[in-house]
Amino acid sequence: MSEDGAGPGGRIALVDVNNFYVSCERVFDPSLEGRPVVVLSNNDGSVVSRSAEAKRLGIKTGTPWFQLAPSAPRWGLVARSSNYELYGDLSARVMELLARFGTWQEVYSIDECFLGLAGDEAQLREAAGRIRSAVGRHVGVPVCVGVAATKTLAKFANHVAKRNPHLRGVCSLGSMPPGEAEHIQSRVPVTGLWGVGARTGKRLNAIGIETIADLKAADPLLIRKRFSVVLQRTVLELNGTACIPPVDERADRQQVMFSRSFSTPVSTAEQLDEVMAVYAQKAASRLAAEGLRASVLTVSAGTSRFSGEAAFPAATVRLPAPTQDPIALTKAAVAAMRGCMVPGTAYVRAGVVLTGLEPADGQETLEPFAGPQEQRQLGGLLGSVRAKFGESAIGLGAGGLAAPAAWSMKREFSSPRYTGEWAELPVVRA
DNA sequence: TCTGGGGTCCTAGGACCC
DNA sequence: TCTGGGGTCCTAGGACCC
Repeated sequence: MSEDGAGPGGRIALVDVNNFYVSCERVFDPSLEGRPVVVLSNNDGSVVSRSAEAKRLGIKTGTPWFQLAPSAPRWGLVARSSNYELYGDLSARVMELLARFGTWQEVYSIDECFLGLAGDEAQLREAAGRIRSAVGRHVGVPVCVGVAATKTLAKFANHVAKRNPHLRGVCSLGSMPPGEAEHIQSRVPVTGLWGVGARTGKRLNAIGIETIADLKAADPLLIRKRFSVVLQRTVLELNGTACIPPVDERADRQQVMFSRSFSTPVSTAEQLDEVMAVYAQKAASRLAAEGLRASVLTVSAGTSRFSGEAAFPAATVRLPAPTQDPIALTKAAVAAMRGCMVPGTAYVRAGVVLTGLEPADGQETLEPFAGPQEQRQLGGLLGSVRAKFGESAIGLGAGGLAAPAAWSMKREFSSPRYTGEWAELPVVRA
């Protein structure tokens, strides 16, 4: 039996942090406890995480902040700009702690992971309870735990744990009274399931499949024929057959992306040159950090989805040779963007995507078109300066801006970085 | 005035080869 | 004259996730 299957008697736990970003903010600012809190996307654009109190106010994920701001004082609503350094750091602590509880661990996203568990029902319930209290005690964020025979069912169990406070954040499907799980499945729409989005949901409804129970009872072969192998796996998993492979057995990383919206629109080629210089260098840094080189570069820009004519220029270029050199990548990005953007159009976002990735280590392959020796050395120097003095310490050409450009990101409600910066560590008095 | 970012996997279709 | 068909590789686009 492979690791993704639970094995005889084995089970899979899905552990995730409730309202992760908000919970992280609360770890370092307990005054946020009990109050409605939202964390905003880049540029303080819209809501990406909500506390339970904020949800009770009817605030939805994706709501633009400018629509909420007028009511915030009246509601006592607190907004925070997103602080990914802090979230990444707390995520690492949570994952490290959780790893101790499983026979295997698969980190699925910043705030959730699958764990292998073994034992009888009483032991599973007990383990799930210990997991929950350990994370609360040692890291200070609340988690829910769902336990079942497959990943899809563990996700479902987690969903049940979240929505039923009397379960105290823990649900093992095997411990539910007979018929109870089926009863819930017959009431929850298919789109409540992991892997079934709005589109597929609509198509399923059209053939009479409305609830999780309906999908569970469907013929897997028919589902494969009419939909996809992905949905077929979901049907099998609902029926207890584990068939979604572990993420770490899947392919290596396929792409590195840096994409952001601007605080103010950009409409000249010169400004987009600046943007491309900064974004390409950001992407190059990530590439270097992962020890990769890229052979294909894609740039894109876009106008607002909410106004006027829509324009989404994009261009893909094959690089002369696989590279992680920020100079080569910047030049390619600027040229590609010049080739597809239309001056005078108000762009509000842009991005750089690197694909065709391969390991940068091993022997240097012949790079007949790579720049001169000095250029490659400069690329290395940039990397080491950044590593020592931080991401914005040095940059190339338009990317080396001493002051933030007019279009750069807005973050008005930032919490301190706490764990990421010595000067911002919280002070504890005993 | 102001509406996120970074990923993955699968499929269909075209180019090309034998 | 006959106008095949299987295989691979690549890319674009769809769908989904957190």
